[in-house]
Amino acid sequence: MDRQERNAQFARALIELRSMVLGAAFGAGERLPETALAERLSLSRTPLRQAMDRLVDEGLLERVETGGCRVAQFKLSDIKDAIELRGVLEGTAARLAAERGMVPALATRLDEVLSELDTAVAGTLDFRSYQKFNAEFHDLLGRLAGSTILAKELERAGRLPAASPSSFLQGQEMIPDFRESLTRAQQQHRAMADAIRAREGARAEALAREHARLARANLEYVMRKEPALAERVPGLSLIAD
Amino acid sequence: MDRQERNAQFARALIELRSMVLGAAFGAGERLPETALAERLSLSRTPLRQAMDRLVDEGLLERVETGGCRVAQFKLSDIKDAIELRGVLEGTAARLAAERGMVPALATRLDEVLSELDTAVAGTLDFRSYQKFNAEFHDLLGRLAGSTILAKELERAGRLPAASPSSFLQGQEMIPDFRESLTRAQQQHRAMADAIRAREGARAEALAREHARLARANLEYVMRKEPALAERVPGLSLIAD
DNA sequence: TGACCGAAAACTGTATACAGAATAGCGTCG
DNA sequence: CGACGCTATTCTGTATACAGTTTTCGGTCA
Repeated sequence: MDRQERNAQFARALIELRSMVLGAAFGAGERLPETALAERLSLSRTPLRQAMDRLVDEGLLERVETGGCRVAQFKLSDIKDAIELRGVLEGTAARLAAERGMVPALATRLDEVLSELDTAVAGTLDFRSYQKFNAEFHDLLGRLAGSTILAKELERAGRLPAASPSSFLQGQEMIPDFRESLTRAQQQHRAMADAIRAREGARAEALAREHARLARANLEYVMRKEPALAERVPGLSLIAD
Repeated sequence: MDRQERNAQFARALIELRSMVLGAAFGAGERLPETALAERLSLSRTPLRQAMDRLVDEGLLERVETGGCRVAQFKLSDIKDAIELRGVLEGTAARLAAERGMVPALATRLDEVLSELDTAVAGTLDFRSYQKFNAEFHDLLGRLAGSTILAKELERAGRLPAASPSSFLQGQEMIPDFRESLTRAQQQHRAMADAIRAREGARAEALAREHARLARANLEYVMRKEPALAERVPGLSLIAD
């Protein structure tokens, strides 16, 4: 039965179920019936339940007292907190990298990524490229201090709804104000790297926190002026305010 | 079969397995055979596997490529990072509580707990009482800002090995230097509460971080001067350095 | 008409069965 | 005597069976 890789069914269940939840495939607070879902995904209840457990842990689902799970409800403040949390953790990663020195292998890659980002925002904006290298920048940042535990926790924080560094880079190239925002973000990227290199821990930390505030600004912008777009940002459909 | 509460088997599996792992019931990097373990705990593989998944997520176990799990190995630096992480998160909780104001209900309870801690360290040390109210103080701190997400993440961080605020309060009343450490800790508790009340966010954050450094100092003391005691602190048996 | 009660259906948590992969043990060959 | 390969056992991942609980729906009574 294991013709495929090690736990293919579970992996599939996790990915599909997560994207279903984020994509608002279920109504607000709706309970998820295991049997039906399992059939719908054409796998058995066992790996599906594994996936549900995981999503509960990630915060997307919540266990209901009487049994089973339902999709979690978020207030706008929860999303803001999640972004703040990511900022704090990235700030810590930046500070520790400054204090301890960067992991050499990652440091050289960081420079390359920064260059790529520069060219992505220079001249005509290469949105796809920016998207890709921005994600890598934040991934590198998390691992730059060489702390496995911090990197893991940062990865987890990025899975909270709309808290990932890439959350607001989903087909937003059409928003005119957005171009400038990306330029500012890249300036902050550079400043963070400079601070880390110069062993300026406090500055690096403050910059990372401020950088996360851009995401918060985007969140507020989208919620206020482009509610239609809120559909496209992964977790925003879960907001009930 | 569900004569007991909702998922009793899983809960039991989780608690017992975690305490087994923390208590060094398994050798370094040993693989955990599911069938044998299930029989040993007299439950089926299903809830046991759930518990294992959870412990993997907590970081106590790690999945091995070929299948199954083994107990994770930690370097001393990992434990230090876990403590630092808790400090950062508690610092954020303190700062946000200062900036936003404390949740009223929790604020009054905080005062009571601080009084209890005062009397616990005054005169002859009431270690058991200190232990209990210290745990509650840190729990309150995590929820003081009213952020569910932050509280959850803080709770998670406390489950990393030896990172909980109570980790180094396990029967250490016999160490002479320790008494003074508790007094200093309580002074820091008071200072944090003062800062939060006065809306001094930066000070509150800094104090919380410094407070966590006490745990780090305890860690280093135990590892260097009382290796015998390292057996008694929950996660320290997992350190391979 | 509306509320309460009871039976049936649906659903969850747990145990077990099953299939394929990994590992260990043993024999054989160099 | 040691290395290699084959087979048997063990173990994991997945599916399914089962028991008890929750929920729903229809009927009865006020």
